[in-house]
Amino acid sequence: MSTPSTPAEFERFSAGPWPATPQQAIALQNQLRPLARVEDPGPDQVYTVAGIDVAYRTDDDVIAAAAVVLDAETLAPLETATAHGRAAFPYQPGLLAFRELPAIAAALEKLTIPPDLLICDGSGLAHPRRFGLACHLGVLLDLPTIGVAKTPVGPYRMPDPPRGSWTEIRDDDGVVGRALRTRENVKPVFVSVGHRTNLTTACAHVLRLCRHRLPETTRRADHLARHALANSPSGESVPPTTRAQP
DNA sequence: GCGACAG
DNA sequence: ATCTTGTCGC
Repeated sequence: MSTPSTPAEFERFSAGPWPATPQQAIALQNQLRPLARVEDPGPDQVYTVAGIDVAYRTDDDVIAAAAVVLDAETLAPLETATAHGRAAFPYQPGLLAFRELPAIAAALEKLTIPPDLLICDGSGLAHPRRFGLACHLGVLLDLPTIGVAKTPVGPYRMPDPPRGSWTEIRDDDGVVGRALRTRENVKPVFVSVGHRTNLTTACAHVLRLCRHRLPETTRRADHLARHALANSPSGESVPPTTRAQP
């Protein structure tokens, strides 16, 4: 999935240098936020769905990102790709994207099948500055994205037990996501829009992708990332990534 | 000052 | 994220 020409590639580079401090990272989020389209109709046809995830190693800061493409109809795997890297930022709540994004983008660029939709492991609008990983990836890659987080960003009411039940997740200014029950009586997932779709459509997609609690896209990407990390070149042979100051 | 805080 | 044993249920 090389994303050449077009606005997409342009925006990636116009986004400026990699932030060196959390303050710069926050400024960049605030700058990019208006570019996220969070009430779009969503893509007309979704034939292929991609998922991404990252696995970490604690001794060094080597990480592995995995991307998978599934047939949206059958959920059969069509293509996979991985990329090694190093955590590009110290983890801080609200700045996850800066930690994982370079490795994820590297994995996505190895795909040859262009996904019609990307499911992200983390949040989109449900974020302190309404610009989580899913928004960031969506804007930079010009791809419809959905954020599916395993833990909530703020307080939420527990949805009813049946699969498909949901409750709203709000911030001070309005609705930013839903706690969505993807399996009966199992802890919900936390869905928010990333880019070029809307919340109702996003939840419908997530529900279709869920055989278990988490979408098949992220489950497959999770397994693949772990596997890739286990077989990863250790330490010196992993390409360095620009790191930021704490 | 204290607790919360995607992965 | 990651470190971890057993356990309940389809």
